[in-house]
Amino acid sequence: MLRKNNNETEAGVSYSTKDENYLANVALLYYQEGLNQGQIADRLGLSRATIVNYLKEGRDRGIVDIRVNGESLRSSSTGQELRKMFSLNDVYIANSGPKSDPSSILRQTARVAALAFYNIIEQGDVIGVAWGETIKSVGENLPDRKITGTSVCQIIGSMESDRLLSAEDCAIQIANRIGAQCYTLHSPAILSSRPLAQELRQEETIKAQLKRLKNLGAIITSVGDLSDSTHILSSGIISETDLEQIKDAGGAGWLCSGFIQADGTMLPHHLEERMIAIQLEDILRTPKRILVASGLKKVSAVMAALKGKFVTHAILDFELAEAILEQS
Amino acid sequence: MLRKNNNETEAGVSYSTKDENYLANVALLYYQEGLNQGQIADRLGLSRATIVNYLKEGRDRGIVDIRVNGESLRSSSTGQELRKMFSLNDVYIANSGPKSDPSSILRQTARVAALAFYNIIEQGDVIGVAWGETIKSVGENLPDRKITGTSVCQIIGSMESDRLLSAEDCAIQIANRIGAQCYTLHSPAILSSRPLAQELRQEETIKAQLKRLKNLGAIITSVGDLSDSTHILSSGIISETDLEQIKDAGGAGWLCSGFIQADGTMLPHHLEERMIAIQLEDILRTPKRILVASGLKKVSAVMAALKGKFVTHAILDFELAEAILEQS
DNA sequence: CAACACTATTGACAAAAGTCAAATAATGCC
DNA sequence: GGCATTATTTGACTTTTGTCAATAGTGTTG
Repeated sequence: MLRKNNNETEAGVSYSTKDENYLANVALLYYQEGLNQGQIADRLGLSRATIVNYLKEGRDRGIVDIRVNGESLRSSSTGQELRKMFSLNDVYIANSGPKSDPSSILRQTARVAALAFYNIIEQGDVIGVAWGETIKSVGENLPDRKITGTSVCQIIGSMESDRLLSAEDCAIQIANRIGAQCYTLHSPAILSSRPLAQELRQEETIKAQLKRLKNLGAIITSVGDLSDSTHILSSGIISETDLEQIKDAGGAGWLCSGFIQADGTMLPHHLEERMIAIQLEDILRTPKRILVASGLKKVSAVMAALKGKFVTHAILDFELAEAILEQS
Repeated sequence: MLRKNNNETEAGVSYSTKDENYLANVALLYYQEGLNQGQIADRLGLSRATIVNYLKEGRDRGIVDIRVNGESLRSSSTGQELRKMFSLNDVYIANSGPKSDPSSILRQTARVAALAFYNIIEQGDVIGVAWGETIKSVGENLPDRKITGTSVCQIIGSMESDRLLSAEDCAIQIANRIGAQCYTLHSPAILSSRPLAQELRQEETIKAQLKRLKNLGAIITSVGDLSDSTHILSSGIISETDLEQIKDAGGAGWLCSGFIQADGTMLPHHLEERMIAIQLEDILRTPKRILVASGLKKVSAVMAALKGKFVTHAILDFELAEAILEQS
């Protein structure tokens, strides 16, 4: 009586086990009827261990879906304060506890951002997607839930570094999860010379994409700090001397494709001429501007972005949010 | 350090506990990050028991939502056979195991029906709702999930009996769950005389409702057997002598407002003249006809309903479905 | 039809989750 | 400020769940 695929049970009825229907029914008995595994095992004439396996398979195959309501993440009092202070549309706060290491704070923030994303994005939105560790993690944590009629645009060219942080990877993953059309940008983020960049901008595919970036419905991005560990260094977009120069000139953070100062104003830099990316002005034109950031290192960069009105919806971790409140 | 409402933790940061945001974050750590309660307790500096409470509260308050995918309930091979045999649109099979008592089979079937309901009903549908133990249970098991633009119509007048089985109760509950406009039928199901019934049918509110029933988009009903325990007896709609008469005349089941024979044809009966209810012909005109039934007692009644094409979508328990297959 | 590679199932043990009465903090009231 | 009342948290205990290696069935192939 081990495997009962079309065998007779003592009730004289044949059961075909292990199809989706069966797994779903076991899941109903467990999650809705509230029976425990032992009771279900008795009813079905199987061992409890088998029920454990069925339930696990049900979860793995997405028959059972456990989701957290994104709405409730908006209700933090810290978030509300920040929202008022910078007249933001919404602030979502991620809270992974004071004893968390930076990487789990980042993951938690990304998870919260993923849920917030579904609250913010609407059908038909054209969404610009930045790159980086944070955005990548958001993509990984997005559930597979389609939003009809959306499209996703890569907003900065690709870079050599870590494959996993590359801009097209972020865009593709997010597009896949939400079932969006995906427009990538077939160009390096930064070129060796200004004329080459100019020429490339005239290429049809790139021209078309850059034009698209002028009319986005939403944009999701993080913000880079200017410490040494910053990814714009490691990904080869800028050199150490460039970075020093920018810091000296009052740079406070790096946003998508440009540098901003502590008061939120843009900091022009010659690098821009060699880059293929969205322009900071285009970000300001986008109605929904989602910023995701975590970690205390980002305090000044995030504050700069907020002051510069580059953000309408913020997803921050608790300690970062508190630190910003304190300094304001 | 027990309650930390705006107290300092050793990290020197204040946390406001117990708001929705906090519960949602704990839920994320548990259900998505996959930490166990002990790990979360350590991180947040609380005891594990507290985490248990938070998680429970999160589930109770609907911040965490565990749902079973209704789609997968359609995939049973038994159901597929039935679907083909009676050219149904869809068959959902509920499976609560061979050792279940009738009431838990009914509950499981109702739960499956509740999930199926959301697959079948679309925005804007006008839904006729019958009455009875089964339909009542479906209502109870419907999650609170709105379907925009729907309305719900009571399709048979009210009856004295058990308050909980009454037709308006079923309609109201289902309407509440899906956020539908609810049209009840302010009349007894059966009247003492034919003229009175005729007069009542001319009353504006009732006339309007009966008209509505001619253009339903969907109907959800069970089917009654003609055994002695049948609810049409206990609810006072018919007398024992009526029932005997109907059985002798070849009645096989009771559907909303009329009797049908084993081959699915309608069995005219003088009772109809005294009733305020949808007519069997109207059911056939309704595009989506959902039948929910459980228990082996209903074999012949369900078969009659299927043969008479009163059904496009069936939700049955496994043993009932198997029995029908066997007898066909 | 024996040998094989698989997958599904199970029993026994380890780990995690749930419970509840007692303890502790917050709140309201005089 | 003290005291009663209520809400939250917790430790110790019980119950439930998860794990994993061993076993049983299934199907295939030479």
